[in-house]
Amino acid sequence: MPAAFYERDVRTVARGLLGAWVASGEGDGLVELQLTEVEAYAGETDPGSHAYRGRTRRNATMFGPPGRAYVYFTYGMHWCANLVCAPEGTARAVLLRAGAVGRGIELARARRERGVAIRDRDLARGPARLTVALGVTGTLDGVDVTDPGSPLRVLAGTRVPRARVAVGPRVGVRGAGAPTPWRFSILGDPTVSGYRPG
DNA sequence: CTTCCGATCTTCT
DNA sequence: GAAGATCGGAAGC
Repeated sequence: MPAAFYERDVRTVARGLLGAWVASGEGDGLVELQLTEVEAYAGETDPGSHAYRGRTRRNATMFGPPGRAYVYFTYGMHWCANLVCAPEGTARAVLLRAGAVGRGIELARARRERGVAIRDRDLARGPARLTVALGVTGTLDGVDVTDPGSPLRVLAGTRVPRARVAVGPRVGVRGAGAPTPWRFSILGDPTVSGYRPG
């Protein structure tokens, strides 16, 4: 997607990302997945956002230019990836929650499986599973996803009509920011992550 | 399908 | 010192 795509309202960007492709690596290391579920975070005014209490060492990328990846470590063992939106200085980002792996499915499976077989629909079903399938870790924090030569990039895909987009409360967010209906997913898609009580 | 629990460690108060 | 934008396994329906 072009850089201008990210220079809009964070919810507009989130909706527009459904159906888009996220790609990592190249050649034998290529993995591509189509986004089926995302979540919007609105910076300093959003109680559920990492940027709610201002700029810190971890969330610095959120305050930077749009079209970059904001990758953070959580729960002592998981990486999660966001795409930063504009304008610069406003700390808005879209969390990539789930996707359907299209290309590089063998590599994605090898990265995800730890002894037990995993169904195709579960390969990138959830934000931390998605980063494992793509091979994304903290070293990719801040990379430009609009650059074709980047290790992580986003490409235009199927446009999802409004009628096929489900809107609901965010997952895993507690407190005042939780009920905010800023979670977007493709209606009925089997790769959309399940509900987990807070 | 749902609920409960432990794992594991960085970040910020 | 506590909480966290989670996951996988086990157990219950």
